Amino acid sequence: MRLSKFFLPTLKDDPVDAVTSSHKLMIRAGMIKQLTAGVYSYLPFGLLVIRKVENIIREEMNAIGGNEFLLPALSPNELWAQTGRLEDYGELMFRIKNRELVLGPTHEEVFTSIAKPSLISYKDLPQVWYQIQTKFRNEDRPRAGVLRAREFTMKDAYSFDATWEQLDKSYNDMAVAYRNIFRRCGFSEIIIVSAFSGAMGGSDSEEFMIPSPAGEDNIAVSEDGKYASNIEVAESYKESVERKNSNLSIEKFHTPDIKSIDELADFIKTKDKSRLAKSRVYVNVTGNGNEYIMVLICGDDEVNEKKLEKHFGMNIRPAQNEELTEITGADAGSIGPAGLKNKKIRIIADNLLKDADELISGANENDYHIKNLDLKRDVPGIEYFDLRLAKEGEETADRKSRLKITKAVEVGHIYKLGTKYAKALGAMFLDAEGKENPVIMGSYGIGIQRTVASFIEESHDDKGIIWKGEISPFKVIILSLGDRSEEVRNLSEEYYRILTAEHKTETLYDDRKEVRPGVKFNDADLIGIPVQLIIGEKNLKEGNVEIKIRKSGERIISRKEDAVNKILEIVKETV
RNA sequence: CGGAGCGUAGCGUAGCCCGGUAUCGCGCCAGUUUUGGGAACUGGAGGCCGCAGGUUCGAAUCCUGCCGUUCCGACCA
Repeated sequence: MRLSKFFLPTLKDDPVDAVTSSHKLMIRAGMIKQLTAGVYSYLPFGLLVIRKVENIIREEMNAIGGNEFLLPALSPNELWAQTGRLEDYGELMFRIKNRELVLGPTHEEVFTSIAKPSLISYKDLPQVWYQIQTKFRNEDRPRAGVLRAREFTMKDAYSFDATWEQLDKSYNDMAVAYRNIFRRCGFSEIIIVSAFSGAMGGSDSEEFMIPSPAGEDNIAVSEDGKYASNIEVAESYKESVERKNSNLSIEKFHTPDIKSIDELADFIKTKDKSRLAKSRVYVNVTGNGNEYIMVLICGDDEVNEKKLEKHFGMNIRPAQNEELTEITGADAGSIGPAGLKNKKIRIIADNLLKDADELISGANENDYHIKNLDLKRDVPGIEYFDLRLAKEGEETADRKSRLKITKAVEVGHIYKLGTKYAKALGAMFLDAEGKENPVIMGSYGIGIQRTVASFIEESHDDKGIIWKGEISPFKVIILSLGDRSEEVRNLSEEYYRILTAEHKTETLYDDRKEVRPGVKFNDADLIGIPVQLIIGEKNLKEGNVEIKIRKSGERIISRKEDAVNKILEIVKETV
């Protein structure tokens, strides 16, 4: 491609609205342009990279027997109502105003509706179906350019199996394909974590994470590398609160203006906050009225709301202040499980507090706390779950290593859906005994733009992007310096012809006239093509040209006759 | 959805407090000179000052409402 004909609107300065490196660089390198919040146009340079990623994915999906589809973005409300997701997705789903249609945030329903009349015998199974298609999610807050957008491209794949063993195989095939995909994309580190399957429903679930400060997820990885988990489901070892069996009776004491656990610890002059039971109240919004749940947790721990969702569903939210007063008779900071006036509240506690006594908690009266609370004695009907958020530096559950918490971008997600959608939509098949069963499904996604942006996050410097390997949009850029020299012009043209026509090497040729060398150098560094071939009068006088490696900055002066072979060699090494 | 900020030329901005018809830089166009790391000079084009209403002789500036957008928190590929 000749740069004189290529639409590449590069920017000298960072756009003021961009914060993360990938966002800044994608705009500066002329890859994307924002149309409105969370909605981007992909300009030719950006699209080239997106196509590279898509093609890698396509090859790996086909390699495990995947069938490529292209489903509609529009689908009828009715279909989503059948699985209950019209409600479950809520405001996250874009709805068409003048038709009973939605813009698909994902495609389980549509794929299942195709499977239903077609996959009717165990002989039709297994199948792997996928598409690369635009998804729409009405995100409350789009962020960081394409890392979190309202419109984005996703590769979504679905497996259909007759048995759970077969599902395991489909899932494992997909996991292998995903590893291949991200390796081929050139990531230096990809961490596979166990995850919560969220609004999709399902059991086994793993996420493919690229560690990055721009990431929105926190992942817990053990130092020995044997445990990796999204913080949402991460478990760790911490000693539980010991039962003392002292049977001391509850005493109320005055705690003026004490609102937080830290203040309380200072007030009673203790450093050990584990016996200061923190009480948080959640509302579970159900079809037949609100259910209130009080969660007790050690004072030095935080409630992991994802773990709550696992037990109580997606519609759980923290209670508001007015609700707290109504339920407990006190404001946040003074509430507790003992002597609640409102008996309708369900009380649960973290496993670490199982049967603990001599606890301190709020008295359900402002500015008062109680001590010697005994959960076994004073809170009948209390239930225990794992509810705490794992913390940096804690031991792993097996006590063999310690956890590190890292920010990461979720680029892919695989999970076993089971029969939820097949049952809801009636996708049944006949097994060898002639018995009818629901098809067993898996669901597998990759965010295309996220993959591109994550790559830039981990591969750039202060000059710009540094592409490498298969996703590099061009392998070589020719910088022709000094358009007044016919010799420079002719030789540049010749290199361009040889590289593209004879060696099929993807080459961008900066043939722009009246553009100063400095501009060409800086644009080349910004757009990050791995190898630069620089042709200028200075070196050409000696019969030489220059080859620069973008990543290392290394410059090689080469005889002009040897340059093509040298470049081909370097390209081969960097792919 | 809660909290904070910002909307002035393609991009980045000054002006806003204290009302008088918009500043500067980059970019763009023309010419001259330059030419290996974002050139210099000269001349030029480009603006519903986010939108609507109000106050006023007069509004980018003051008031009200709306819209857009960014960032920090609750959601997901």
